[in-house]
Amino acid sequence: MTGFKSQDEFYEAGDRVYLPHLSVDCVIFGFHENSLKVLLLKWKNGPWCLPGGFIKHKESLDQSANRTLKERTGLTEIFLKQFHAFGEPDRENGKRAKGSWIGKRFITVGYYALVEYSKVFPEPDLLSSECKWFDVNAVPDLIYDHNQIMNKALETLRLSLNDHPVGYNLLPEKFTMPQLQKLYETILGETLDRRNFQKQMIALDVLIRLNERKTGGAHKAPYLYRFDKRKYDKAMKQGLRLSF
Amino acid sequence: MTGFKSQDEFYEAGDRVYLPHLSVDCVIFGFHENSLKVLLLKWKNGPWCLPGGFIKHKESLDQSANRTLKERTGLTEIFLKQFHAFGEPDRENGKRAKGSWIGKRFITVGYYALVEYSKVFPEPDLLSSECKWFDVNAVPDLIYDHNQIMNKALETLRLSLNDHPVGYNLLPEKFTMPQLQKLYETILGETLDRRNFQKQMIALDVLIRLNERKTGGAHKAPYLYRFDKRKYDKAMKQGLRLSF
DNA sequence: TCAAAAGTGTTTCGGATACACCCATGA
DNA sequence: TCATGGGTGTATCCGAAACACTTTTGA
Repeated sequence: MTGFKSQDEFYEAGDRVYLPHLSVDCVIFGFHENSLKVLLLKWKNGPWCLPGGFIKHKESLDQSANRTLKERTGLTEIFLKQFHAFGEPDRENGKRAKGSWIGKRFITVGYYALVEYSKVFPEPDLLSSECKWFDVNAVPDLIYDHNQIMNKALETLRLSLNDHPVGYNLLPEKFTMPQLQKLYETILGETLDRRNFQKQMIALDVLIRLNERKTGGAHKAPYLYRFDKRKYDKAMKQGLRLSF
Repeated sequence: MTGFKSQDEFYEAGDRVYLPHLSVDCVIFGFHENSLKVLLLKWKNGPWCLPGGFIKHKESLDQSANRTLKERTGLTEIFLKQFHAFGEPDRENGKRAKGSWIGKRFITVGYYALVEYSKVFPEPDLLSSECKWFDVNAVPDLIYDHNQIMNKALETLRLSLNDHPVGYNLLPEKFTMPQLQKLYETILGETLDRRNFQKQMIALDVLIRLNERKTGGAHKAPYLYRFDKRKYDKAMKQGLRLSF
C-alpha cells in the first residue's frame, strides 16, 4: 500500500492498481527470548490481523508477498514460502465494508516468512495503528479467518522441519547450540534431548563451530556456531530426512 | 462451464458468473494397466491442457475444483487436494485472447485429484474436442505453465506418500498386493522390494485381506485386499511415518 | 562451594534393508 | 515340466532413543 497518502486514496485506487478479489497474507515468524513470535497489525479501532497486501496488475504472487513483507518489516531477500490459498466465500464473515473495492469477496494466498527478529523494525500501514510481535502461543483473536491462516502456517512450518533445515533466517549470524535447540523446540512445541539434538544437527553438516564462546551469561560459556551457507542451501534444495 | 450452450455464451457471461482473474486447474490422477495416468483436455484446434474451471461468486475454491472434476469425470466425493497457487503475470505467455473476459491475466489454484480409473467417463467441455488419459511419463507439451503445474502436483503426491496412505481413491474396491505395490512404484518412479513392501503395508494396519484370490491371470493367484475405511481415514488424518 | 547450564560418549532397541526358498498356475 | 509370478521368514545393519558424568561459570 506504499505510495498512497491516505486511506481514502488507497480505497479509491481499487482495480486501477490491484487485481480485484485477490490478496496475499503473510505470517511472519521471528524468534526472540527463546520463543517463536508472529508479527501482527492492528487496524485503527479494530481487531488484530495478519499483514497482507494486494496484487498489482503486473506482479507475481511471490513479488506481492515480498513487497508486503518489505513494507512491514523493511526486510528484503528473506525466506518466504507460499503455503495455501484460502477461498471460502464467507471467510470474511460478512465483515468487509460493502460497496467499496475492498468490500468485495477476497481469495487470499497465504505465505509464511522467517525473519531475524532483531533486524525487523515493525511499521504499521495506512490502515493500521500498531504493528508488533506476539508469542505464537498468545495470539489474540484475529480478523476474518486469520487465526486459521496463521495456524496452517505454523503446521506447515512444523512439517517442513523433517525435510529442511531451519534457523538461517530466524537466528542471528552467530548462535549457540542451545539457542538452535530452543528454536526447534518452540516450533515443534515439545522438548528434545540435548545430546541427540546436537548429534543430529552436526550430522546435517550445515554448521560451523567457531572458536568463540558466548560470554556474559551465567554458567559455562557455550560455543558459537554459524551456518555454512553453501551447505545449508544445498540441504534446503535436496531435502533432508530427519524425524522430530 | 456447465449450463452454457455455446462458447460465445460462456465467454460473454464473464464476470457476471465468475470471479475475474481466478481459475482452478485440476491434475486428475488415475491408475490403469500398472501405470499412473493424468486426464487431459484438448482445446479445439489447440494444445492439450489440464481440466480447469472458474470460481463462481458464492463458491469456495474447493467447491469450484469439485465442480470442475464432476464436469469432466462425472465423479463426486473424490479425493481432492489443493497444492499450490500459480500467479506469474506472464504465466499464460501472452497467449490468451485479448479483450474478452477470458483474456485477462489469471491466477490459478492447483488441485490434484485421485480417482478410480474405471469409474471415469471423460467428457470434453465446451472449449474442448477431446478428454483422455495420458501416462504421466508421456504427457505432451501443455498450454501455458500447465506442465509445471502437473509436475508440481506429481511432486506433491510423491512427498505425501511418506505421511499418508494412498490407494483408496486410485484402486478398485478389491485389489491385490502386487497392484498396490505397482501403484506406489509408479508414483515414486522406482521399484521396491516385494517382501518389505508387503510388511510395511500390513504394518500400516489399514488393509483387510479377503478370503478370495484374484483368479483368471496366469500364475499363482494373489490374495485380494480391501481397505479398512475407518482405519484408512484415521491414518489419513493422523499422518504416518514411512520412508520410501 | 554450589547451583545451573553446557560439553561429551555409550548402550540399546527397533525398523529398514537385504536376501532365498517354496508354491501355484497356465502355457 | 517349466517359466513366471506370488506367498512367506530371517539375519543384519544403521540410525534413533535413552541415558550420566564432568566441566565451567557467576552468584
